[in-house]
Amino acid sequence: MAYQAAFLALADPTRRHVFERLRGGPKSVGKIAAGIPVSRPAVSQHLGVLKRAGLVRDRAEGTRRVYYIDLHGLAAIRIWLDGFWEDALTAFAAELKKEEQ
Amino acid sequence: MAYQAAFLALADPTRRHVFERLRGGPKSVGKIAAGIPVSRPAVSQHLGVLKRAGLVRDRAEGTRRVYYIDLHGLAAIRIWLDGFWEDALTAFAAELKKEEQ
DNA sequence: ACTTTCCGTAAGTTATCACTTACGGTTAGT
DNA sequence: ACTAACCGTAAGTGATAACTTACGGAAAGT
Repeated sequence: MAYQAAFLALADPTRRHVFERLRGGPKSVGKIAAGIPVSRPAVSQHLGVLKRAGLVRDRAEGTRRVYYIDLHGLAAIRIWLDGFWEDALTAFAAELKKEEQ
Repeated sequence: MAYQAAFLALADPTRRHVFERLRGGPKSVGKIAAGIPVSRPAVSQHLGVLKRAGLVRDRAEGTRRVYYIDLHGLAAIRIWLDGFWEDALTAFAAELKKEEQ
C-alpha cells in the first residue's frame, strides 16, 4: 500500500524533475533548485512530498539541507510492478489457451 | 518519455482500481464498473486515460467493449525504474567510498 | 552582536482533474 | 422496425494541488 504515495509523487513532471536531479548523488536544496524553472520554496514542497513517499531522505549539513535518494519508495513500486506483470502474463497465456480450442 | 503518461495514469487510486480489475484477464466495461463505487461513465473516462497511457487496449465484442492489459505502459515504467535504480546504487557506492577517505 | 546564507512554512490564487447527469450512437434480439 | 443492452462523449461542478510571495528561524562568518 506504500506504492500509492510513490506513484502520486512521481506523477508530477516538475517533482520528478526534482527527483531526477538526485540521480547522481546527494545535493543541497539550492543546488537542486538551480536549473529548475520554479521557485525554491516550490522545490522544498516537492521534496517534502517525496520524503513522505519514502523516495528521498535528508540530512543537515551546516546551514544547508542535503537530500538523497531513498530506495524504499522505488522498491515499493518495483514490487507492485513485478507482481502485476506476472499476473498479466499468466492471464495472457490463459487467453491464448482459450483461443486454441 | 512514455512513462510520464503511465505514472500520471496510475497515480489516481480509483483509476488504479480500474486497472487492477484487469489483472486477472479481459473484462467488459460493465464488469469493470461493477464493484467500483463510481458511475460507469467515470470508468469509461478512466479507461480512456489508461488507453492513452499505453496501459490497456480494447476490442469490440458485440455490443460490449472488452478491455485488457497492455504491457507497453508497464514496460516503460520498468525501464525507467531499472535505470534509476542502477544509478542510485552506483551513486550510493561512490558516497561510501568518499567516507572511507 | 550583526549580517549573511540557506531553508521551511503560511497564506492565497489559479489551474487541473475526477466526478456527476444528460445525451446519442451502435449492436443484438424479437 | 422497435426495443433493449451497452458504451462513449459533452457539459458543468467541486475539490485538490502546484505555484507564487512573504515571513521567520537556524547555522556560519566577521
